[in-house]
Amino acid sequence: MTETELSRITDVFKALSDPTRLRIVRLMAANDEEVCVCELVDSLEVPQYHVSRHLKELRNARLLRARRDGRWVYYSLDLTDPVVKELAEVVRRFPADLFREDQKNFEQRMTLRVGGRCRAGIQKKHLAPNVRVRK
Amino acid sequence: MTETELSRITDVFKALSDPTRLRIVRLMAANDEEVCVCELVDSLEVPQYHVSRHLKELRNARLLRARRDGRWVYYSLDLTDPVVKELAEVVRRFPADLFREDQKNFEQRMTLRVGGRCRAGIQKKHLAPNVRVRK
DNA sequence: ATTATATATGTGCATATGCGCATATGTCAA
DNA sequence: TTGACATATGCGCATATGCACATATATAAT
Repeated sequence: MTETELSRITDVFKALSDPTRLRIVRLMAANDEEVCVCELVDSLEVPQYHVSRHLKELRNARLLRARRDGRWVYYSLDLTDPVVKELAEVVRRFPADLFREDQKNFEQRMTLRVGGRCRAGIQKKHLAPNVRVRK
Repeated sequence: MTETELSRITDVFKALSDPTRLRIVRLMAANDEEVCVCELVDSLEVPQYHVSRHLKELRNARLLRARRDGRWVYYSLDLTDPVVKELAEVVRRFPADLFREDQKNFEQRMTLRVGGRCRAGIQKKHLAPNVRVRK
């Protein structure tokens, strides 16, 4: 029994065992699109630091890949991984009404893209970090 | 507190996020058979109390059903649940060599059944509870 | 350079989790 | 009713996890 490979799989399940992370993965699986952090914040309506933390866990479990483009970081499912691909399919088939609000917010938010790129930043300001404290 | 459907799903993922629990579910999914506790102890080679604990969690997350037959308790996947059924399929398709040792032990152990029923108890005595302390 | 903006993370605290030991509970057989 | 045996669980301890606040880092615009 190859303990390392086994724990790789349990790590993926663990990554999906949190509602915020499941919602992130669902959004990406259902829309087949890379998504940046501020778009996730406005879609899920959770604080920016919360989204970033969970994205890090999803990246550590190798469900997501990150790509920086200027100030923005786009995340996408790593569908080259067979375990991820399999589970993304499962997640995609979950009842849509469980995620209706996320999906609605996401579609609205994506209308702000310009030439396919995010240009907006967090629109729901109460979810953004506090304004910087001057040194 | 009534659980939302979303947290129901994350609970199932969480149940599968532990190696022992994943091995239990894999064994049942791959062999399409109900299995009793002592058979799991000898197949997975982990202490009896450890198996019982994880079985309880799997039952709480409603992946498994339990059926008592005399001194023995048989556990089986609840395939009437669509989420469980879906994920059991996924687990079943994981590479067999990750679970080769479990499977080998299980097949050997199942030869001890009599008329399709477990009659044996834990064979690997170091995994059984200590002998009873006299009152 | 300085500021604005997008994203990431250190820290502290409360709580949850995992694990092993010992033992309890349930059932059968003598 | 007692003993044997299959299974379940209370408990204590060490460690992990989750969360929110504040702030750090990275990049672009002025």
